[in-house]
Amino acid sequence: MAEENNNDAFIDTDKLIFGIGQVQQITGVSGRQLRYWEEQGYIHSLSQKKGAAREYSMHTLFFIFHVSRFLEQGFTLQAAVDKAKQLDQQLPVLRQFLKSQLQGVSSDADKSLIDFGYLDESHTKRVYGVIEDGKTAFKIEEVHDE
DNA sequence: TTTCTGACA
DNA sequence: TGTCAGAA
Repeated sequence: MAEENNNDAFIDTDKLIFGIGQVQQITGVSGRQLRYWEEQGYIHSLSQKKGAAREYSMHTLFFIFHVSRFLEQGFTLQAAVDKAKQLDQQLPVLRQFLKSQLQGVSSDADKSLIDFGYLDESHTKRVYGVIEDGKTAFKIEEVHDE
């Protein structure tokens, strides 16, 4: 049996494991904080046995990173965790939408174009996301030929 | 050397 | 939360 991969056709990110030292370097969150957050039930390390070294999944690493970002923005730990959880719920939705809707991306020196495909079943208009001068916008173009 | 737990000028 | 101790 082929191994299942939640990220089809790419490396299985769930198998990327990080030690507490690595998490500290990557996220900037101290080991003291990580142990405290775990003690409070805000985060979980893989198989946390008695005095064994903690290991974190990449998903948890991202979660920790998001929490620290919200803390920096002035949120309390509890609020930061709640917002990080909200983000965790939103990301899969965004990923699913983009995966099915994204038709292609092109870019040149001054602008990037994201092709989101047809506006609707009539196939008369096409939707694009535009990035230019650091600003983003949508653009809808009439489609003449198929 | 790194991480763990517990404690607190 | 930082930091130090004593152990693994």
